[in-house]
Amino acid sequence: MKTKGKATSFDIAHFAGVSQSTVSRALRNSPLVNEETRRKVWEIAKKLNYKVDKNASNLRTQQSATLAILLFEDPTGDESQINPFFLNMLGSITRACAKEGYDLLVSFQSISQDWRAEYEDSHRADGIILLGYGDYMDYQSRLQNLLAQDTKFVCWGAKVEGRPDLTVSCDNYGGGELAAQHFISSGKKQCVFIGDASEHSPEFLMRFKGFKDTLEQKSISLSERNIANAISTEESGYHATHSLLANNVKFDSLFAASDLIAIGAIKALKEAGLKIPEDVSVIGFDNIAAANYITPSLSTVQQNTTLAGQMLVSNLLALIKGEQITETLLPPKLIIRQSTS
Amino acid sequence: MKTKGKATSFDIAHFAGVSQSTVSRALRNSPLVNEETRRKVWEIAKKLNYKVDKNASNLRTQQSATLAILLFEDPTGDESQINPFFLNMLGSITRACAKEGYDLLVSFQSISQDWRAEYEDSHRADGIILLGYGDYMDYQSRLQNLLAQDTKFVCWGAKVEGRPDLTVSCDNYGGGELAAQHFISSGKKQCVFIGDASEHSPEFLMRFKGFKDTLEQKSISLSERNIANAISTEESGYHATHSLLANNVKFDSLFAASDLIAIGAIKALKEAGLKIPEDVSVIGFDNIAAANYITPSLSTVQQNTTLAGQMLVSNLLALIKGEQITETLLPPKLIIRQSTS
DNA sequence: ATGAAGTTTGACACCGGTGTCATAATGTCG
DNA sequence: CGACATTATGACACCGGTGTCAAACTTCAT
Repeated sequence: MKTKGKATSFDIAHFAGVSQSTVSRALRNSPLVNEETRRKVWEIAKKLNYKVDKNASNLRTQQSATLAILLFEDPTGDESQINPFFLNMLGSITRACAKEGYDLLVSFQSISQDWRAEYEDSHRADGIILLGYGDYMDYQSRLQNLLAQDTKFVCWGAKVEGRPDLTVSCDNYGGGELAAQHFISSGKKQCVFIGDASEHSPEFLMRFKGFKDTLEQKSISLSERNIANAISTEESGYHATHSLLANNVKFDSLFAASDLIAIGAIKALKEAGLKIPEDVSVIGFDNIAAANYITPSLSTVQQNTTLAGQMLVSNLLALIKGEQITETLLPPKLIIRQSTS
Repeated sequence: MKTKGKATSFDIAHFAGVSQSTVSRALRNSPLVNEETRRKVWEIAKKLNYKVDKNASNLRTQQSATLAILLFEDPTGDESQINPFFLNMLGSITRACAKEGYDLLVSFQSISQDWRAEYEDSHRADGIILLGYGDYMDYQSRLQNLLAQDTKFVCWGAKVEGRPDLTVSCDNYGGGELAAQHFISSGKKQCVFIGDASEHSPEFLMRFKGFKDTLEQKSISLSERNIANAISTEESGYHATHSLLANNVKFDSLFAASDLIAIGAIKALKEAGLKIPEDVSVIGFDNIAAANYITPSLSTVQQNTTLAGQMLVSNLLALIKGEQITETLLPPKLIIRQSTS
């Protein structure tokens, strides 16, 4: 009964006394095949524990029912920790793929290194999802490259020059607005922003702009002194806040471009003997799990990762099918916890 | 220059004026091919942005340079949250795969549902990594099934009946010992355990046994009343602790089978007005990120996820190569934070 | 010059499916 | 009953590589 190695459709054909073509059709429930033959074929297939060889099948059909995700790590050389926000995204993308019947190839890429998006070229995947806070200097030109090669891909967060329709992102500008509005309505007057307000981090820049513009509408200015640079790590947030305090910058409210930064900031504030939220209100961005666990718990702008994953996948699939897709902006939501109130 | 669709080795052969066979050899740096021809082929390949079609290649060679990971979710129906410990494992496994030149297919499986491990059968992957706190009733029989089909796989944490060599796990028993020793050396007398101390959760059971045995050596007994059932979620830990308190069980130290449980427990203890660690010391298991963020920060038994990922991958690769592998037990490490001291 | 050994190359079968086309079997209708 | 549509099946080319084998061409020693 059990042949050596894996069973092939020829084995089934042999046992069923039909041709291999018929087996192939029967297994894919083609209407061309007789009901009884179909049942017999299925039965034998099950008995032999037969599974279609995806390589052969994909080779013939020229598609893979697989998507690839390239996860760009934060520019820290830090070996152990991955931004939990992206892990959440990874989880929701995996789920979305499963729902659509696609497999998912995962790959981590160091931004600094030469990254390879050859999954599609090599027919491993039908399309690619790019995920990461990018440092876009070199990145942008590579995206152009992908476009030129007609590779199907969608990006999280990062705008693609000239092709905004390939982007799924949270409304970062709107998120910045929410933070500012909350500070304004609680009577805060002296705000600071911590993050990278440059083109290197498009998302951070948008958050900053939404924050700043809204404040300025209420005549609250955000001077250079009130902006501290940080990348998305706890240490970086800690140091940035530390230097603000060291420079004697006065502030009653702090908006961090990400939760990790905010967590570092809170640590620095506590160490300086400042009370949160009495002395300083703090708002982060992402709503990672830790935001709920720290003391005080962190108010933050939540990104809907479940929806984001679904949109990335469905947009990519539409793109693969050749459909037009439009840029997707997901609404952010302010979660109020103890760090403001 | 640019042909329609992706370039094939025939295209290169045509431009280089050699046969397709030679192109194939040249691209794989076979010593059989002349140095000059090789350079010419590579040059043209680069110009055409040629990438080997993995489907064709895998079909012929009957291997995929890909591993698959099946991530079993916790038995909560909870849509949004994935146990952060497993996400960490996922990250380290991804890195380990990349280091070995393998791709990784990720798939989430609900334990309750019929899970499919057909990645190897369908030649999508050369081997499979199973990851999850399992409910092993049905699980075990399926593992036997995989064994019978000669599928290459390794498991995290779950012992495979009769084949312990397929397991990579933390020394859970030793971890339980560490927790008990720490309580003993800080003079605790009344301990409780929260988790699932049954065969349904082998890891939890081992943690429990190590804990209990060590306590009993010092004549500290752990009666039925001092054990509360919980699955690995915050809510479950919260409720379990709540019911201990409601039952008037007296204790000065609490060992939770996972950090999530411990976090729930701490919440319940705080609500009951108990001080940590003065009234009750708490130790968790896993060292997830949140353990460091909560107040008080959580002492916990750390599992080395980086090493675990590497071992899972290297063991699986050895298994695929047909080598003998032995069960791997990773040493746990007690991290002391504010919740004990 | 000639046979042996070494180097480089091309022809061709093969991996295991899928899709097209021809053919056989059965049914329908004027 | 013959023409024709319908249904079910088999033969075969094909996807794009890899591996084997034989052949062509060098090089070198005899």
